[in-house]
Amino acid sequence: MSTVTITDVAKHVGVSVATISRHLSGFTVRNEEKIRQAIIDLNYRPSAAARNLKSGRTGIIAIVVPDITNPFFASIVEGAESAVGDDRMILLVNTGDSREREEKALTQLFGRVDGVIMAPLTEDEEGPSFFSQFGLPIVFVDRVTRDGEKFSSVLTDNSRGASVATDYLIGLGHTKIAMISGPLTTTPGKRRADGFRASLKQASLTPHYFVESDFSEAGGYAAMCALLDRDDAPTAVFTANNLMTIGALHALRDRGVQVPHQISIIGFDDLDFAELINPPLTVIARDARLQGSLAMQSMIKHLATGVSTPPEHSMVDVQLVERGSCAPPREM
Amino acid sequence: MSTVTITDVAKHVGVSVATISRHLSGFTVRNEEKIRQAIIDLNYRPSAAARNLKSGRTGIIAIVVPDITNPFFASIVEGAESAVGDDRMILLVNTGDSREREEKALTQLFGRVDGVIMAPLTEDEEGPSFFSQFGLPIVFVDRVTRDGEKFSSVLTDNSRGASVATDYLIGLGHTKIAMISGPLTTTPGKRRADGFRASLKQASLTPHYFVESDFSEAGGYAAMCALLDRDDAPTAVFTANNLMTIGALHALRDRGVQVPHQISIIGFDDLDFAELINPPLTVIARDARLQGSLAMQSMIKHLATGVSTPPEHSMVDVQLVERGSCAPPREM
DNA sequence: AGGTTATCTGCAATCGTTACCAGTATCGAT
DNA sequence: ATCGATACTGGTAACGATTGCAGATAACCT
Repeated sequence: MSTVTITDVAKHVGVSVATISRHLSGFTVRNEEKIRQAIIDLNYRPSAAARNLKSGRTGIIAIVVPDITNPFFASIVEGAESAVGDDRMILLVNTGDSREREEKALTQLFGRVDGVIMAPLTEDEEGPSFFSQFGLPIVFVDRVTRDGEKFSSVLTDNSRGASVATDYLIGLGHTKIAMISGPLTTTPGKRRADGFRASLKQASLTPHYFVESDFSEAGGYAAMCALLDRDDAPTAVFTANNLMTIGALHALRDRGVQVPHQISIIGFDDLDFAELINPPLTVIARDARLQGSLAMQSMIKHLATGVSTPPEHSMVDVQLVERGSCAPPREM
Repeated sequence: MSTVTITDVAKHVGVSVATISRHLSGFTVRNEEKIRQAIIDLNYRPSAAARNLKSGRTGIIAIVVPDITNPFFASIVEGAESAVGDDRMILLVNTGDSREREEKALTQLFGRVDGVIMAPLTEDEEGPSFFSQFGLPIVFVDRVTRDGEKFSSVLTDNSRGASVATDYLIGLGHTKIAMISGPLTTTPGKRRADGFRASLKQASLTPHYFVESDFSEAGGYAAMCALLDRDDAPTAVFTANNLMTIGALHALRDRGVQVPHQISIIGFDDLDFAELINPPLTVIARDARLQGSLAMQSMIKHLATGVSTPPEHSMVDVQLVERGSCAPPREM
């Protein structure tokens, strides 16, 4: 089989393995052309494993996300892919929102990758940081853990994004404003809830319609149903991520509730098809691809400059994309 | 740093490295408990690189897809993830529809992974198979290359799917039926076009409105615009994948064309939000997650049974999901 | 007790590369 | 011709694990 090693090449050319190795590493050696030809003739491919063992570097960067079928994370992965460069590859881990799998993945990742870009599942870590125990360089994206300052991160101003959404609804005249929130154990979950609460407070409103859910479509569906079942239902809803927005829209459709006549809805994170929905969906958008790309750049820089580089933190902007799913309340 | 090796553990316990190695490999050895404790105390993690070099196996399976932001491929990845098992991981490569990147990826993958699950970009390969030259086990998913019989594959009956879609439109009374096709160089592109043509022929219709596009949203948009610009526009359109469907819908929306009153549209591959669109989208659906899972199972089986196993080919069913985007033609 | 298994152990070779070290050839300058 | 500097070269020891081999110990049988 194709088990041709550097020794075979050396023999074939009539030089030592050291020379071949040097040629491969870009040094100038005597019989460049002969070596090049021998490598092609013999169909030689350097063993990644041996290199890895010797050098301690793998040329692989891991990306750990909770759910790859969420378009937001898919875009992050794509952005990271686009910035990874020719000499490295990406290893994807999908934790499926399971703490256990996340932990196991991190353990297995050690030694297989040079660094990890990750959106951790929960913000709270008891005791010494779980992530510090490996020597692995980490860049957090979208989310952080408690000791987020120790590692580089690429985040969005979730709190501001939520405020913009809430202020927009308030500006339209709504007072019965609901939020379908993500888990408060996650960074985005908590921050977006904070922003929502802050905006309400400033308008002298109380967070009467706050539902904590789980960032999933089913969760959004259930939460919206719960809100509709109330005696005094809200006139506007802010859903804290794209999947829950889809779930909520399904619920509204199943219940025959008209958007935006009977209820206004604004989502967090844009969707490819937001314009195709009836009515087109108003959202708080941010550039997921950019986040992935920035995270990768940060990782590459970190890998190049050495372990002792201080962590850097970037913020990606959010913006309101006004389409047609919000209107002033009818019954005012 | 965390550079504790098997030798350190051996010294700590007072046995040879061989014993530790055997314990790690699941053999029964004498001081089990002591060893377990030493591993924990020293925080020892076996070097993946060294194992890899010695054993020639990496415990990593690559998945190569053209576009991870396409929900179809994201679901395939998720399905594969779900079937990968505890002792292996997934390495994702996103080729971004670039032949060059696909080729480079395959080259780099060699030695880093035990096998490759891939949706190749083009069906046509000149000369001896590009994929055979590496010793890498391959399972094709969704698409194959010319020598698809040599490797295992998980496909859908694209031709039948296209026929079902076309027959459905014919059954509604349409005669001016368009197809926005994918690239004919890809398996699904070609087969779906074949199915479309076959169905038209059987109904004594000619493929008068056939547009070859590129499986992208922009491509679908452009193709639909081209169709609408014709003197005698079609009354029904079959779009050959989800992204082009989205693009086509955007075009219809921008042009103010009413669906399904003025034009009917049926897509290939379902979408999370197909029900939320106005009108709800009728599609040919298939289980992408299942395809990913089957492909992974096939790969694992292949890896377990050895190189000489004959390839196996599975077909995943397609089905018509009737919603509201198709109606009989108006002007008949 | 003696012989035969069965079970576990350590030694050392090995996987394919890289990098250190010392050595040799080439060259220009004296 | 001699010298020093420069530019390559080959030999070889790592990197950290696995595994075949042969030896040692324990267990079992007659």
